Amino acid sequence: MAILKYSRQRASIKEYLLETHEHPTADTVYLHVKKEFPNISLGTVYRNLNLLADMGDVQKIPTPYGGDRFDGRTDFHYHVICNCCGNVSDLELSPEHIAEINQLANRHFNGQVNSHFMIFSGLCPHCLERK
Amino acid sequence: MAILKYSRQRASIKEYLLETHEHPTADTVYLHVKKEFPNISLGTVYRNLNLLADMGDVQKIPTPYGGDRFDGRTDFHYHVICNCCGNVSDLELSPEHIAEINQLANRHFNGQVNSHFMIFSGLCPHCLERK
DNA sequence: TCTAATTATAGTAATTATTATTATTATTTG
DNA sequence: CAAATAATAATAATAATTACTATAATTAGA
Repeated sequence: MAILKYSRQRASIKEYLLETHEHPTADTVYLHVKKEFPNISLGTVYRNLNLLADMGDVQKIPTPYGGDRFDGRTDFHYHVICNCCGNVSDLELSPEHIAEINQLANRHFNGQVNSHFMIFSGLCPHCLERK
Repeated sequence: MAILKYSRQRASIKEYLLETHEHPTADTVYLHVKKEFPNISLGTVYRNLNLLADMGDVQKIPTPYGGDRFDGRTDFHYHVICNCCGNVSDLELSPEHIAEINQLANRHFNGQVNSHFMIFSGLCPHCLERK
């Protein structure tokens, strides 16, 4: 690609992802940034989300249920999707635990396992409390 | 829903999934079953794949990369997607290991983790050999 | 076995999430 | 400040999937 130029739209998208912990979808990001830039188009949101993800400034979280979600946190961590409210929470495991999962898989596989994608499901702290 | 009626198309789809280990996409199933039923429509394939999955006769495997895949094996097991050829291989972990991953997650989470979805990536046995 | 009732199908249109295209606008560099 | 170039908004296109509808297949009962 060519040289990356500053854009206020991209800055706003990044800022939103850094301040929220909601793991929004592209559409949610769009609706939020639309308040500041009423003319912004969904295509711009997608392009910038992918740009930011490629640069490692944000993380793209594919989910088996519906569209991808985006996260301002870029360190490797897991997510729990709540069966009750649908919200996505962070879950931290140590690098040792993460590597251990790959090693465990490798011991049971003929080929080579390099990485994994995992998403947990259950109840978020809030929904668990109300049960 | 209403009472389930037999259909030759559905029987053929199920048979194919039981005999192959390719973890085909809906479209691949469509192309295969089309040989026996040249007029079958993609919608019929999707409807029956979902029916079979709902009845627990086959398994739907969501992948973060492209469309869902389907598996005639219904016992819980993992999958490795090959970074080289794109094929999906089976990977077995014992029920103890599977439960352990949920327990590990629970020890690091405020809410409640009940299950997880995980897909590994790396190299399938065939592609590893050719490196 | 014939027929009525009902589900499944093929064909098609619609939906959802996402990417591509293009003329115009914003940013940057000299 | 002006030329060069990247980013945008608006729109069209794509891919995966689901919904709709008239016709065909399956099933249950006489």
